[in-house]
Amino acid sequence: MADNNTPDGAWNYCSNSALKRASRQLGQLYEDVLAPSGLKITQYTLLTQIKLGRETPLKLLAEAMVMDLSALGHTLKPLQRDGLVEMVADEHDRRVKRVRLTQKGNQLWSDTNGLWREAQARFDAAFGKDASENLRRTMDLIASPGFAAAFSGTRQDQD
Amino acid sequence: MADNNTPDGAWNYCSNSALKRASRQLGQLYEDVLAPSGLKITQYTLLTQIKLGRETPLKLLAEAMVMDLSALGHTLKPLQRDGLVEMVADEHDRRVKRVRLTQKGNQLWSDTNGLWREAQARFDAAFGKDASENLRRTMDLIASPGFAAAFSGTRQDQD
DNA sequence: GAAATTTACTGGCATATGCCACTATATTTA
DNA sequence: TAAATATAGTGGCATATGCCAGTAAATTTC
Repeated sequence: MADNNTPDGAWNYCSNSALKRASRQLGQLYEDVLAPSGLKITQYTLLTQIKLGRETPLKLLAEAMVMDLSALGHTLKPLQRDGLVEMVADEHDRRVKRVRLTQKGNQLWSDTNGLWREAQARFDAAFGKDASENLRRTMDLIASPGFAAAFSGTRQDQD
Repeated sequence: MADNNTPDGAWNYCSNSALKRASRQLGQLYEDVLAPSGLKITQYTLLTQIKLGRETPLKLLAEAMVMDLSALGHTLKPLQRDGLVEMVADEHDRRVKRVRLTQKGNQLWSDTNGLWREAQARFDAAFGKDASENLRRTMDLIASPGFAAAFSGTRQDQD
């Protein structure tokens, strides 16, 4: 029987592509579980982040998502269109827009939460609970500004 | 000084979103290094896979990339347009198309290889050589068909 | 305080990815 | 072998993401 534990003939020497392949597959797996909700896993993640953020400015939301500000704007479009999130102007700085869930958004989030838990539980079961937590920590490290600085050779701890 | 090792206020309990954030950041980092070549890191990865595949059928290439077949087709478009890759019909099965690098594609790949090595070296330096290899192995596991089966609760080793 | 600069967002354009419907070919069934 | 089914790709549509060039509003300079 063929080796079923490695993507068929994939070029496994690039850390970036390894991460991308894993990310595509995992996204697919979570997506399938969330399907009944009508939300993509990306959207669910975004809603969660917005919910936790309590009217976070777009800029900060983008940073938390490790995403380009304009990309975030685009990604929010369908959610706004569907009435799940809405923008509110900042009272002090008129350049700033804050995002929050609408009533409908909150409702859908709640309805979808169980599905996300299910997906996460399956992941933990297949990957191992501890390994899972460990993985998230590792991913957070790679996603951190500090790592980007280290990668780019920028020194930082001294301002 | 604020904690600089965690994306600001990110919801870190979802393995999928953790992976996505890391993937976005890492992609960005590699991208910056590859920039002089004019190739996106995704494209470089694809060219490499095609180069290694020696006229692989699209289907197999898609599997190796853990990517949807049609998505692969779309992603190849710009590369075909720019004359980096070309399709050749399979001699025995007329449904099958095989992809290969053109002379130009091979040239650009070679010219870009050094940049990729540089990016990979920076990653290894920032993340740790051993940890890096370890990470790739972990990512390969998550990207494997076996993991998908385990996640989905499908039994497989018994046919 | 007016001019220069920085900051937060938007809109247009391009690539990355996935789903679905459809076409052309093979392969399997009856 | 004709019909049913499976396989490999394509094209259209939708979301995901990033870059760049504005625009508007705040902050810093002189």
